[in-house]
Amino acid sequence: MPSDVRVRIAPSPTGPLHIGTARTALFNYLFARHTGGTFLLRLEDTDTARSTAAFEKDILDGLHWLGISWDEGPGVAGLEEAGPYAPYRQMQRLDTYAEAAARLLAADLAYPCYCSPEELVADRKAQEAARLPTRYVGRCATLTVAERAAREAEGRPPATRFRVRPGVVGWNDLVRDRVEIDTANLGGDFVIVRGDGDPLYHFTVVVDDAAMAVSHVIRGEDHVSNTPKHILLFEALGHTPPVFAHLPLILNPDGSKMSKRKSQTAVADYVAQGFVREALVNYLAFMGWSPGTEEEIFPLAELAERFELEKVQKGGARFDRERLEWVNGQWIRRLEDEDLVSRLMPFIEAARIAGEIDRTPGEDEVRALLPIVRERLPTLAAIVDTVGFLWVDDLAVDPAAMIPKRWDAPTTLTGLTEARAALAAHDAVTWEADELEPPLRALVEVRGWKAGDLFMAIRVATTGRTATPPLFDTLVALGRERTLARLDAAIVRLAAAGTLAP
RNA sequence: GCCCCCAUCGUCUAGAGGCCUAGGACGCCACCCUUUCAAGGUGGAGAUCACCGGUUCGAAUCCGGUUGGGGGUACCA
Repeated sequence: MPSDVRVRIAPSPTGPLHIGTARTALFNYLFARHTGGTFLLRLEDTDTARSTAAFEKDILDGLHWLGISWDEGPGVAGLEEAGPYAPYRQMQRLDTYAEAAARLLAADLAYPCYCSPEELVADRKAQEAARLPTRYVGRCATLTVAERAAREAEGRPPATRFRVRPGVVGWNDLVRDRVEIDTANLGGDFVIVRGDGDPLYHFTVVVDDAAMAVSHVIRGEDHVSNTPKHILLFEALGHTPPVFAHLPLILNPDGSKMSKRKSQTAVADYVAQGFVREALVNYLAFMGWSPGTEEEIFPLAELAERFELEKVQKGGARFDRERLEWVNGQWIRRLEDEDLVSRLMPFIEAARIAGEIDRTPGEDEVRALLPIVRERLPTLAAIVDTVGFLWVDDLAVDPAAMIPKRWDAPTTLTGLTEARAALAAHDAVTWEADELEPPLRALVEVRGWKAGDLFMAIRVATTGRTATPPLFDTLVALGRERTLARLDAAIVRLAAAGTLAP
């Protein structure tokens, strides 16, 4: 069923893709997909001083990586400009804003303002000193034609200010119901076009949302106080305002608005740490929304199926990394083998480049490891921490670490030596977990040891770690030759340490 | 300062007047499984539903106030 729902995400390329932007994009996307509407992306790059092409790419790549695809958007980062309302980049729409501003000026709904930054700052300081609300004093609001001409003659570049009419502006927010704000609290007439001719956010966002027929504006709660300005502008421009829905904010652990200072906010960082897109999307969807059931692991398509703005929470949600890791683990356990392997490879290769391991295994080798590593991975990057020892040439294990708690050095030396002999009895064909275990159990039986002690000694001697996947599976993954070589090396080191001891 | 918003376990949340002596999940603790680590299973601790009034036969749910928290107050977005 076709729908006239049109929503958008309008990122500003002044920084890398932020978790908050991704969440807002996701909710818009889910709403569009749920209603059969259209989701568009518009680049708000009018802050030329801070916008960069690199940030644009990071944002678009990040959104694509998450699977949040748009139906209409700019031609950027290898993409084709797509959609009937092109261009979707504000710096390419300057004539549209200029035309709209001219219309407002002509109708005296806006006026040129010649106040200098110094005057404005002085006004604000005076108001603060008098403990009054800060607002534009209206110095240029009622200038005569002659007065304007005089200022023009002085060469002052005028900004364009929008006349804020008295009264109350209200709207029925889809998340927080009725909201009403007295325009007296808006800070006076506000600038819509800077002195240098660049249009400002409050203006461009309205001109574009109107031009692009955006039906629902779904954005963060931090925009609630801006909404009256936007509604006033829609009215002045002769458009019916869209429906608004203000989402709760994503918060730092301390409850303040999520910031780079207190949290990891760049989506790219989570990608680099081995979070999978399904988990990030799943987790983000549940920040401020819930299907009302007790299920919590959903793929993107199912989220879209169930998503309803009516079920969005009003209060902010603190970002909980531990919970994200749990969701990530859930998703890693659900991925198809081939898929998981291909996602794991880059992390293994990165570890090799970083010198943490000496060789990169083939995909087949990694696939064979899946049964023993899968449920041990909170993140993709954890693969190296879990079984990286398999790909290291020389472990150089500390002899002291090889000695189990209940054992001493001589016992450990004996244990490793006899275990080595027992294992060496297997050829490459019988080098299977089921085959390796019985002889060692028998050895333990004969010696009167505890299996756990012997196994731990072998574990540390062959992996350098006290925590690994199941020992025999690990030895199989290591292979006969390397297992025996590591055992030999461990025995030598342990013996040498014993010799040196007093 | 001024304006606006919000308020259920530490955290994410279920809850739309009686089903709530408040449910689930993360985290935490214990036990089971077990060669370590995970995963999984079972059980547990953890919320006088911020507080005070009111409406009602009955309130976490409705109303008012208080307190607390947050957001906004730019020729940034």
